[in-house]
Amino acid sequence: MTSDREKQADAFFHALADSTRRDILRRVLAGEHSVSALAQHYPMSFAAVQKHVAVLERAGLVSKRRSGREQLASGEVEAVRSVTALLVEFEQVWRGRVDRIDALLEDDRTHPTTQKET
Amino acid sequence: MTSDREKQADAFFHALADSTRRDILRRVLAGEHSVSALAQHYPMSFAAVQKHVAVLERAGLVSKRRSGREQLASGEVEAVRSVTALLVEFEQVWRGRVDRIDALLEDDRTHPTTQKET
DNA sequence: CTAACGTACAACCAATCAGTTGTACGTTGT
DNA sequence: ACAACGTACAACTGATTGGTTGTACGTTAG
Repeated sequence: MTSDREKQADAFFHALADSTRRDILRRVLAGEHSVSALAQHYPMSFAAVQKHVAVLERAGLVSKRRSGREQLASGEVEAVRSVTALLVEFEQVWRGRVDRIDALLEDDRTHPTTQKET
Repeated sequence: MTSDREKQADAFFHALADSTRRDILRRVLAGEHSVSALAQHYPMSFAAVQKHVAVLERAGLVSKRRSGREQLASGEVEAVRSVTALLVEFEQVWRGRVDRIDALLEDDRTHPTTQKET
């Protein structure tokens, strides 16, 4: 049944596995941009960029809000942080702390101490 | 010419974008395993697992050493850490430190101070 | 009103991917 | 010597990917 968490990780890493998408993510993390504004920076069609944004959005790394006829995309830094957290788990496995991993996850779910501070 | 760094990132994230490969990485981070030993854990052919290990190896996340007729794979925690570092850069972009990122990149090109230390 | 803009989405194509099977080759144990 | 083991690799298949073009639709400016 490939856990929900694993499917999330698939989406996260797949979305990040393309340099155009990573570049888009950087731009929208720095500030809101319309899809067509983003498209101007790349040597490909608007539709192609639109698809890249959609991939990032499905992964939860980017969110969009409508403003008139424009669709403004912005980066979700919390999502980026949760990918980082996934990698930190790998490092912890290396340390041999496999048992403590589960405890940490439970902890994170119950009281979010490592949360955003605007 | 899609910088070297970007191609590395592609390889890293692509390698991580598969739950079987992530599971293999966890196992080999915890300790050395032969390819066939790894293969026993998954509902797929030996050749398929071998390919997954090859993807991880090409990305630099796993290294192999030969021991008799066995090929022992182990996880490269430094590589995992450098992926984490990539993500931290994204978070820094979000913080508005766009200018410093470029400086860091230039820095990295000229005198590699943030390099691996075994 | 209407023309231009920003977006959405479908259809299509070439390339890559994840999986398979089959073959080949060095290593190990008896 | 030789059978079983662990590996490597090629060839093939179906699914997915990253890109294209074309069409359609709401929104904004003259």
